[in-house]
Amino acid sequence: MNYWLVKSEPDTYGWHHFTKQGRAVWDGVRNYQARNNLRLMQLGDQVLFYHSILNPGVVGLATVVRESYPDPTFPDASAPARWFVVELEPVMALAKPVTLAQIKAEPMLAAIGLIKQSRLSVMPIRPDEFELILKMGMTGEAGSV
DNA sequence: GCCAACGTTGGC
DNA sequence: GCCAACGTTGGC
Repeated sequence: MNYWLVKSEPDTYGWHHFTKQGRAVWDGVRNYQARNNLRLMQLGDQVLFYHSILNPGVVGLATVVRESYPDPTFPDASAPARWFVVELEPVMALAKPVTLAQIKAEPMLAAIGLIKQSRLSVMPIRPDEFELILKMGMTGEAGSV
């Protein structure tokens, strides 16, 4: 079991779009490092869903329901696949979003990729980091999809 | 709107 | 292969 964090701008594709749709093809990734991370995702991996730009923070939990395959939105279908997608499904909303400010203020999260590589849109999360963020997000009533 | 970080492109 | 120019992301 691996843990990941994916970013999305809430204006473009936010948690609400995701839960309404029920399942998302995570397409449009055009960064090699992010692409490599996508390709490492396995069925059942846990994925933190992060809103960037507007009220930045982790808002929900998702899971990998289909492993990587060539990105159908990439125009050149004749060339060897260069970009890939996975499919994700929502698991639950966090009762309270874990804001970027909270993450930055937490010493145990000082090494998290979110801070160290602020522009990367798909990144691995350590199990301890994952557990802590989930715990921080679960204070209060449990969220639901 | 501004700026820092950083990835990509293209000239040499 | 190096590096300057440029574009994009994302925080504030």
